[in-house]
Amino acid sequence: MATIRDVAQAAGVSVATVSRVLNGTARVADHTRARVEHVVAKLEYWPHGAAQSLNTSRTNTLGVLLPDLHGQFFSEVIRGVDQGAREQGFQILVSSSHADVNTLMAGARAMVGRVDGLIVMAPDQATTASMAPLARRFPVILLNPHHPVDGCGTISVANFEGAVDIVSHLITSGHRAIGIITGPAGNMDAEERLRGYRHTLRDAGIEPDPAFEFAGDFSEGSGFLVGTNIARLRSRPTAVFATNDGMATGLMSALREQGIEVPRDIAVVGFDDIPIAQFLNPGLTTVHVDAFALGKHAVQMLLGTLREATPTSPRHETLPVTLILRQSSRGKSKMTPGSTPGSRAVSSAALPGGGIPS
Amino acid sequence: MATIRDVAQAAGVSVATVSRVLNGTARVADHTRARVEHVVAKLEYWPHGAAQSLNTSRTNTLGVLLPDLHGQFFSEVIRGVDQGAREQGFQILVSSSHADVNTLMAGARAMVGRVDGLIVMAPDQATTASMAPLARRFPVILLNPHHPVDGCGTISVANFEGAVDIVSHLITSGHRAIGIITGPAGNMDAEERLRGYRHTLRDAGIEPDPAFEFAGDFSEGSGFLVGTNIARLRSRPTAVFATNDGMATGLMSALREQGIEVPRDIAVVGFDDIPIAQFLNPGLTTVHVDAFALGKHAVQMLLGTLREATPTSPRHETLPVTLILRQSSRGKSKMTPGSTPGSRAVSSAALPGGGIPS
DNA sequence: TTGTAAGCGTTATCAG
DNA sequence: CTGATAACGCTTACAA
Repeated sequence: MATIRDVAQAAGVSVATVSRVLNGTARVADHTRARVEHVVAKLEYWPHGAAQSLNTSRTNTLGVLLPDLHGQFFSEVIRGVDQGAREQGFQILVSSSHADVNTLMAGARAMVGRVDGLIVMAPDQATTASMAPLARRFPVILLNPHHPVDGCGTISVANFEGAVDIVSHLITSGHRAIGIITGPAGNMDAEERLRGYRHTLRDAGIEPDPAFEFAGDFSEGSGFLVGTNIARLRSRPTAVFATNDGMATGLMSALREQGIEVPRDIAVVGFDDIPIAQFLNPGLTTVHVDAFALGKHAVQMLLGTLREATPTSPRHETLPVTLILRQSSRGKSKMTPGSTPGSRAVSSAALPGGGIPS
Repeated sequence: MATIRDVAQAAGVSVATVSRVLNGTARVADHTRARVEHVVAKLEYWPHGAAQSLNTSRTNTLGVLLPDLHGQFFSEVIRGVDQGAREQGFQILVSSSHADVNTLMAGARAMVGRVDGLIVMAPDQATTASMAPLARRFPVILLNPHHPVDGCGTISVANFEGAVDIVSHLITSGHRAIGIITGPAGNMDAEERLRGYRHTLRDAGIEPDPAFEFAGDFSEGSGFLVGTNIARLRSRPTAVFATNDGMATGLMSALREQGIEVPRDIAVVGFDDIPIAQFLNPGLTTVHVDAFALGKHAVQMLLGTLREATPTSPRHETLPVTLILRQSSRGKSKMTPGSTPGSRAVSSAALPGGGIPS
């Protein structure tokens, strides 16, 4: 392919001049510029990105390290990152499916010299712990970390608060035998949601019953399995908090199959508010997490630290969540007719550290 | 940060030796190697990617250009690409949300020198037409293009065949008044599915009724809207083919709200078989498109052309699809009890040009 | 087995 | 306004 030298030669100028025309970095005589531009077009010359960033030590690229692209939640996060990046003229280098520290670090190493900063969602606590070397090399924004890491900006989801909100809602609705489907062991979101659940029960004078804490792994299938098991129970909970919407979906599917009607026989609530949640039957009461905003905001924070000359201490923010009431936690009631299925946003969760400005 | 020179200096060797140790590209005395490795670890030296690819002219990165990351379908494609790439030691540089030719080309230009090849899903026909300059610069695999492009490998989804299968299924089930919700104008998948629908009706001696071709845009909301409208119709179709699952979901939600029962009053079928489809109520009859496989296979094809010394003529393949029968198109029937909701794969669509080997 | 040095394609600093 | 030329950090002949 044509290089800048080919262009220079064909236009009868030096490479410096071509570079100046391309980047508008200094005055160039009109006729020279015209000649250069003509040759650039004719030769279909496109500058070589690696060479550019070797020199300028800027890549206009953001690295994204995710545990897994699976599920609507992560895909929304990444969509937010992509859009936020593109608005600022950045691209994103993605590396996902990091089960453990080693693969994550391998992904990160391959990004040295290719990205200006990193957005990382660490899968587990051990991984979070080994973020320090990364942070020495790049500006890093951590999504939902287990604990703060020196030198990393942080955005966390208000998991605890959301769980408190939704379990409180169940209690207020008269439920006392409330079950939960937990998420994968070691998963931060899962742990915080479980903690919020237990906290709220105790707060209401209900001692959490281990027999009502069903193990799940955030997959639809695991929710389905739990539903089948619950149907066989001698004494069932009257409400179940599935700690994500995927499991809630599977759960409702299984219950229906077993002839148990939601919400009449058992109320079901979820977490995340994936797009499909409002179209389920019955509509799923859940906690809205704006994954898109999470990703987009991470980009803004990262670009902020990239641009500031004197690095201020990294920021820590919390993404607020919203309780969404739908039919799956109600007594049998008729929806109000309208152009979209009824959903009612009820309360915004507490935002320690200040919520994220939209 | 430490460069290879720092390492060389600290280890008392030349940069060439360090490079050899790092890449295992030539014999190095054991004690030298040990000393170098020690320094590399101590200095936390990680090689600079841009510099490496500048002189090897290999980046170990694949570029991905998508119209939009929205929806489960695209996120599955990208997940397949990511996984396929990672298995071969490649990363992916993503650029999405390309509404038009210009933004897509801008994304592509920014990838010069940063990627070894490109996987592109062109949003519309005009964009497909301008793929030629790209193909001169990189190896390119086109996903679901409107028409073949010189020098580009191609993977297409068997949209037409899938539509034929599912509409035939409706006809076989006794339906004759069959409606369709179309997709966005200019969208290739949408057009092919519509074509398959009309073709199948005519084949069965039914003249397609324009009044039964409802306009949608692949969003849940548009399906919902059509559902509301259908409910108001004096003479309704007895079955509706929503050309993607998102619209089918919205449609079913609206019908239920209007007191129309699926499948008793109206049968509903979709296309794509997104993960949630089996958990809807009733389970959604649809055409399974393995988006993950589509992405993964694109990577294999791309890496194939990257590796072959003498470029053979690019390949054109078709991704077969599968009809999935669930409850939304059945008479009221009981599901067979089991550990997951019943789904029955019925037939594989015709695969012109040979299907994709799993 | 190791070192020297010539690039890879740009940008940026100097002179002119 | 324009042209040489020295980096940028690395790999790879070519020598030793």
